[in-house]
Amino acid sequence: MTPTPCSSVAFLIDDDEAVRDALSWLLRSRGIPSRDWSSAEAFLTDYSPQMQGCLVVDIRMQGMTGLELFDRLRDLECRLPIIFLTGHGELSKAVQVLKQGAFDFIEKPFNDNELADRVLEAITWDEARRTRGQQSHAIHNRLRSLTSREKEIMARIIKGQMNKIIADELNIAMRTVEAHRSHVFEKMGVKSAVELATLLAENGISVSF
Amino acid sequence: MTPTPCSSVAFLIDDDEAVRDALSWLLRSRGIPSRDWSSAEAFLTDYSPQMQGCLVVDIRMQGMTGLELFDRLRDLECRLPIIFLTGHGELSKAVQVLKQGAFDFIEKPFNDNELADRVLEAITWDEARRTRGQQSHAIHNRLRSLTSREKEIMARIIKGQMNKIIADELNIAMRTVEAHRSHVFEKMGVKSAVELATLLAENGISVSF
DNA sequence: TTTGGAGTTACGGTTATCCACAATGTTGTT
DNA sequence: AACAACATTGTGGATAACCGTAACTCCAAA
Repeated sequence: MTPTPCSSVAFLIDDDEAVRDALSWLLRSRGIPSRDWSSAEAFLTDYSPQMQGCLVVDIRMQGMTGLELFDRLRDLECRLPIIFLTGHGELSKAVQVLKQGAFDFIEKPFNDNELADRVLEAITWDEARRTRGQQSHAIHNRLRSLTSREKEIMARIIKGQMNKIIADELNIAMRTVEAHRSHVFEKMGVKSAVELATLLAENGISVSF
Repeated sequence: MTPTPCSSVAFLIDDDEAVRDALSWLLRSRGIPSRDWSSAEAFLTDYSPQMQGCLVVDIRMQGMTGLELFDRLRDLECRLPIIFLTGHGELSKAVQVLKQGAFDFIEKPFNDNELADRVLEAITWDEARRTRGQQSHAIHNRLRSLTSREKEIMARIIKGQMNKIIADELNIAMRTVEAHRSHVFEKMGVKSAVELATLLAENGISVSF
């Protein structure tokens, strides 16, 4: 495994202090920094979208359960990978949360090596997700800088329509389409329609304007 | 739920005849056709890639277990969705197979409605997958019809390179590039480089030639 | 009222694409 | 040897893309 960057942290949430301590110790011994909270509520008050790394959450806690926390974080559009811990072998819940996108589900008592590996996997996954997100974010920023007319012309360009056709359909001069087209390329940071189409398709963006 | 097309079938694999009968009856009452086998081995001898629908497999059977069947089907590149049944609440196995791509994991005794719904979901998913697969297959057929030189030119086209540049880099006449380019468009069924780039990117195809 | 962004358009020109028709050389198969 | 597929190139022309420069209008914010 690669050494963990200091920017990624394991966020531990469990109402059993002994478990938190054991986890902290385990992860520290692997070079993984961690922070811990004794309840989902406490974590939520501290939560910020800047946090990066992964969550390790006991599914059964006083007050808000791990499942409820999961839902709440989804509402906040939090995409941090979550590893659930359970001491009760609740299979149906495991299946449910995994299908909803939880990263992993581990029974207590857990194997130390396995847990640490999962945490590392989750952190790695989160970093990859974050990188993808930045790419996508940059593109969306560029898209937002387009005027609505430019977006409309762009949508037609990537459908393969020629300037002449676009001009006819929008009842404007071809030269105008050319001007918009040029602006679109400049703002989107590409040099051709091909590059533009590839950029958008690779990021799953369909322009409807 | 939409009525189940007769082409999709639930394939039931369980060494307990009573379970098979109960499942068959349940599914038939919902209009879902099914076939059943008493062992993974028996299913494998009958298996064909033409089968469409979903599998419902008891995880613990005499001889080959459900998990082993899962692996075996993966080797055969079978993409049928699999719903596992278990009577023993084996959480760690549930987590494992779900992360490997199993469709669902249901504890016995199961709720009839729930199981039938899952089977329908799985069948629907399989049909969608099959549709996507056909699209992708058609594109790959077209890609295979390209000569290696044409693939090389195509790779450069979708990078946004101009004919002139391509000609220079390959030390051939521009006219030759034009000829290849024209063939590529014709064989791939598109009318412009933009359509080609979109087609490939949307299907996650990166051309390296 | 002034300023500025957005949308629009024209002129004149360069470059690139696309195409029909025609042809040559190479390679591998039958 | 004969044939087919492939890669190659040419001529000449129609069509489209691209660009710099320069306006004009509309509209909203300062």
